[in-house]
Amino acid sequence: MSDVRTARSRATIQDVADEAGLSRGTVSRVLNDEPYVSPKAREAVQEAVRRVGYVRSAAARSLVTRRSGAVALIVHEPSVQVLDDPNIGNILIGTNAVLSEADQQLVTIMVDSARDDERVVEYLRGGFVDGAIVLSARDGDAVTRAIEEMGLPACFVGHPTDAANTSWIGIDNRAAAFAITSRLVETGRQRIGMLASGLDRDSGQDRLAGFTEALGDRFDPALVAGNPLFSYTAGVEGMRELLDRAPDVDGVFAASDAVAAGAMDVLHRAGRSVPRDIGVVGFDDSAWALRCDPPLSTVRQPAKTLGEQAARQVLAQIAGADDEGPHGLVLPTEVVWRASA
Amino acid sequence: MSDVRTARSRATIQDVADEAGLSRGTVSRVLNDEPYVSPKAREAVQEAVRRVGYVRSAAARSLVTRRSGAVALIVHEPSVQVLDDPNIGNILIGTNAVLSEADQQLVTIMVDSARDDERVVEYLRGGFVDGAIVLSARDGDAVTRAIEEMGLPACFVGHPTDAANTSWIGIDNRAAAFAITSRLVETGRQRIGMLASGLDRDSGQDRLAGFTEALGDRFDPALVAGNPLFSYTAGVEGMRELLDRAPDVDGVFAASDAVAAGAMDVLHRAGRSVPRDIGVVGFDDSAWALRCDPPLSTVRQPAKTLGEQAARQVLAQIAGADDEGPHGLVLPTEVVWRASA
DNA sequence: TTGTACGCGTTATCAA
DNA sequence: TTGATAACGCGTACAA
Repeated sequence: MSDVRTARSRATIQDVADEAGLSRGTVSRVLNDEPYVSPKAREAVQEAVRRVGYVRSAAARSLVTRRSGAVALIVHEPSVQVLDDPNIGNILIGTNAVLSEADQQLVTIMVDSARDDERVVEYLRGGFVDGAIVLSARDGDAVTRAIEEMGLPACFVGHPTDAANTSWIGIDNRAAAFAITSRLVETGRQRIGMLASGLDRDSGQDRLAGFTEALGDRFDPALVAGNPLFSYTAGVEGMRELLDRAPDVDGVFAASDAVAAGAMDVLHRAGRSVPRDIGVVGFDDSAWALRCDPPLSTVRQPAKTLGEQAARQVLAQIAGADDEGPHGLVLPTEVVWRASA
Repeated sequence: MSDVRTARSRATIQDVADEAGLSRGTVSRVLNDEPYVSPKAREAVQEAVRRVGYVRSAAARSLVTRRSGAVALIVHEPSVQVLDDPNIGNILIGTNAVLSEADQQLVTIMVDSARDDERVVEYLRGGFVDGAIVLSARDGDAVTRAIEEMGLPACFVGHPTDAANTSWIGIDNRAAAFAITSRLVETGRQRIGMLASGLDRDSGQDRLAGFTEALGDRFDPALVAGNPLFSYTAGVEGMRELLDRAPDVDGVFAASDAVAAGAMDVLHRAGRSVPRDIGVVGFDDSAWALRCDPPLSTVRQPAKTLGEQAARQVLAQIAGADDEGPHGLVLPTEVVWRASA
C-alpha cells in the first residue's frame, strides 16, 4: 500500500497524477468524464484515485467554475411556526426531490433573527449556493433585497409584494378562501366567522380578503378573530374569543387546519356539535384535517408541487434559460368537502 | 459614480486595492480586522469597497483558510417522519441558536434516498462545511462512515451503535421508559401495554427495553403493538389492535406523545374513559401532550438543549480542542405527571 | 505600517 | 490524446 495520508491532509490532483504517471490535465478530464482520454489512462487514473484516497476540493473547484452545485431553501419564519406548519415540510420534500434528480444539493437555512439575516446574506453572496428558493419572505427583507441585488437565481414561494423583478410561485389564497367560504354560505350558515392568522403576510391577508368578499353584506368584523400564528393554540384562543363575542356563530373559516382543529376542540368542550350546530372549514388539507372528528372540510394546497415547481424554476435560471420565463405562477387549489361543514 | 459592474462579474480585492490606491495586502488586512493598518488606509479601503461593490468570494477564501464557516445538520429520516417529529424542530432551534452566536452558518440537509446519501457524502467531503451534527443515524449509514473516515468534526444526536470513535449526545431512553412505566405500575394498573415505534433505531428499542424491564414478570408480549412511525396514525392503529387483542388493557405507554394522542382518540371513541378506565402515558412532552384531553403524562425530553450541546461539541472540535472531550453525553429527562394517568 | 510574492487545488486554453 | 501553463480570488509570510 502506498502513501497512507493522515486524516487531515488531503490528496490533490497532482498526487493522483504522480501516482498514475500522468499529468493533472488528464486526471482532471477523467474526473469530469470528459472525452479524449484513452481507456488505458482512464483506468490508471481511477486506480490512482483509489490508492491515494483522493476527493476533490469543492472550494478549489467552485473557485474556477463559479458553481457550487448547491441550492438554498431559505425559511424565513420564527422558529415556533416552522414546527407545525405542514406546508413547509411538504415544500421541502418536493424541492429536495427535484434537486436531487438534478444532482444539486439542497441546503435549508433558517432565518430567525437579525443576526441570522446578516449571516445568511454573507453566505449567499459568498457563492456557497447557485440559487435559492425563498419561503414566506416579508416586505423589506434583507435577504430578499440581497438576492435581487446580486441577481442570484431564485424563486419565491408566496407573493412578495415588493420584489418586482423576481420569479415567484404560489396559490390564489383569495380565490380559495372565497370558494370555501361561499360553500359555507350555500349550506345555509347565517353567522359566519373567521379565525384569521398570519395577517402580516400575503397568504393571511388574502385569505381574509377572500372571506370578506364571499360574505359581502353579511360580513361582520366582530366575527373575525386574529392571531399571528397558524397554530392549534391560535384556534383554541380564537374560538373562545369568538364564542364569547358572538354566541350565535354557526360557521367558521379557520385560516389553517391546525387552527380549525383547535377551534373544534373548543367547540366540543362547549357542547356544540359539528356540523349540526356549527360548520367548520380549514385550509391546507394537512394531516390535521383527518385527525379532526368529524373530518375537516378544507382547501387542498399543493405544497409538494409548489416545492417542485420552485426548484424547477431555479434550475432553469441556473442553466441560464434566458430568464424570461413566466415570472409568476399560480397553482390551482381544490376544495375538499368532508363532514365538518 | 465609478465603474458600475454587471451583476455577473464580481469585484475582487485587486479592484478594491486599485480603487483605494493601496495594495491587496492592506485591503485584506482591513477586511479581516487585523492590526497594523492606519486609520486612514482603513477608511480608504472601506470607501473603496463600497464604491466597487466588493463582496469576498467564499470559495477563494475557504480554499486558502480551509474553513467554510458553515456546519451541517444532517437529518436522516424518511421525509414523512420529519413532518411531525417535534424533536427535530427543537433540536434545529437549539443548534441554530448556538451556531448563530458563534457566527457559523447552519445548513440543514435531508437524506431521504440512496441518491441523497451519495451526494451528501460528496458535499461533506468537498469541504462545504467545517462540521456536522447528525440526527438519527442508522447502522451502516454511508454518511456516518464518511464522516468518521474523513475525521470531520461531528456530533451524533442519539447513540449510533457502530460509530465507536465519534462524539455523541442523547438521553437515556431506557431509564426514562422504565421510570414512566413504573409509575403506571405504582398507580395500580394491572394489564399494561405498549405502543412501540421506531424499533429500527436505538431510541425505539431502548424505550421498549425500559418498558419490559419495568414490568418484569407482568410483561406480556401480546400487549405490545409495533409500528415503524412515531405518528398519530400509528397510535390510532396500534390502539385498535391492542383493544382487539386485549380488551382488558388498563394502561398504555405510547412511544411518543403523537402516538399517545392517536391512542386516546381511539379510546374515547371506544367509550373508555381516561384515566378512569385506562391510564395513558407518552414520551417527548411535545405540543401534543397539552392538546390531549385530559392532558398527557409524559417524559420531558430536552430536545432544544440536545441541539445546543451538540452544536457546542462540534464547535469545540472545530476549534481543535484536542478532541478528547467526553465522547458520550447523556442529558437527564424528567417525568411530567399530568392527568392522563 | 505597507507592499510583494507565493501557494491553496481546480479547470481551461493552448501547444505538442 | 496528452501535457504545460495560466487563471480563479484570497491569505500570509516576509521584505521593505
